Amino acid sequence: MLDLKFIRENPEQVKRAIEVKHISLDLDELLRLDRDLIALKQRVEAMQTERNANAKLVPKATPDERPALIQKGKDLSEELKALEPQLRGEEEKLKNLLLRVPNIPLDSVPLGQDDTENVELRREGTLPQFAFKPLDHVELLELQGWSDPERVARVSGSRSYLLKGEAVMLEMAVLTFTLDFLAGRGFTPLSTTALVRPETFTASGHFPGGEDQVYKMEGDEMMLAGTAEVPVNSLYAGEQLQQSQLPLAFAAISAAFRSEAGAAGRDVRGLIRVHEFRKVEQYVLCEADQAVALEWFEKILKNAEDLLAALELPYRIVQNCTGDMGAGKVLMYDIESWVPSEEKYRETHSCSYLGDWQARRTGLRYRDEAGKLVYAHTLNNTGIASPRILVPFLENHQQADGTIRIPAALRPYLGGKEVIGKPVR
RNA sequence: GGAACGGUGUCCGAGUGGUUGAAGGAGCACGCCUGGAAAGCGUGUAUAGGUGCAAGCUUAUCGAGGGUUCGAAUCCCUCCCGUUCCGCCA
Repeated sequence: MLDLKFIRENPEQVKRAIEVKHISLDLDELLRLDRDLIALKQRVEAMQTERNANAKLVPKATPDERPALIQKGKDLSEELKALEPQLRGEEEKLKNLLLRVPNIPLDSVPLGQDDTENVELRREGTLPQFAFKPLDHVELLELQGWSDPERVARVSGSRSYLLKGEAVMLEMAVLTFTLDFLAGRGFTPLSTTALVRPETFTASGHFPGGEDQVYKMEGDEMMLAGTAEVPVNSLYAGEQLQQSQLPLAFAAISAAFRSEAGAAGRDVRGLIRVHEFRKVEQYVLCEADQAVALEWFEKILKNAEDLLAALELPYRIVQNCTGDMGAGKVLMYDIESWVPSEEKYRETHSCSYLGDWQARRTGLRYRDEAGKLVYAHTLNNTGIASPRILVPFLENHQQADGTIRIPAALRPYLGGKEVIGKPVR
């Protein structure tokens, strides 16, 4: 959500954001509604002033004066009752429009329609050279007896997965390693539920718009979040923090659920796109200073890069163009890891800076040094998401005999093993 | 699932119809005091909106919505949320 005052004062800037982000929203309608609402409010308030003043006179009035005052109060009350529902209705309408107003991207963000126009910033790591024909992750899992696709499908349908044997330990290792790593960089580890109240999605900015991505509970209001960003963002909702309490930086592990509506037929095979997965998410709440926030952006980006480097996975950094960045975002980079079987990079991380857009929806405020209440800035980036990360991991580290080499950084989390799997080729 | 209790300001907590935006305390800020600090003393300290150059004026807000009333934090109804106890249970 943007500050309504800002929207009034900078309509052109907002319109441009709406345009480049391809959001269907009539800002003029919003502005018109806003103007009408102010006029209506002024009318109502004038009447309220009169009513209040009148009511104050009653106890002081003489018995003779009283009936007239009470009658006047009745009339005013009557009139107000007619207007108040209208006022409330208009306010509701404005609020709904306001929730759809996107944040303004930085000037440096490339313009574009969709993800095909994202811009590669750089590539890191060395692509693996195989002296044999590498297998894809699905084949590797099967070869090692680490998966059981037919049976899981029977139990949990498509886009589900199951890990078995050493692959389970690998998944746990990757998650634990990430938590450990981020904790070492000052992030507070957090284990959260994915089951959340619906309003947390509005707070995070996923609603309105993302409703069809979210699983809802039958007979219950609760919903399943697709990322710990949702619960963590709402953790301090409505509170008034002290600036000295900031920044708050979390490494939150949770299950993540996504319906993947609209992704029909895409990545149905393997571990890339599943309905339920586990993720460690970096989430930062910092002071409302863009320079400070952008430093955090670099930090959480670097964290993810260093993690990938430790896992010895080649990756590239892609800057999301305006059409692919989401309404709330000011700046967004994806990290894509190399997937040998597809001979391309696939998104494994997504790093976002949202200014105060998310905090304003959530009510994340703090008192600054001058004693003023201001909305904080928020950022988030993936730490690691599994099983998706296992795709590049297994494929990049496979050896000729079908075993998987474990990078040194991960070995302590796997009982020191340098290799997992049996030689089966 | 059953039952009871409760939701007030940054926090704790008073407040059952009229000048209560809300006692008191804590916290915080500033000042005095001090070699420095603590304690102590004093003063100040809600948010959002409208209007105004400003001082200010004004409206809303005591979980939410509705009702009663000239007037509601206070009375009534509905809903939401929380806590506790019992039951069930990984």
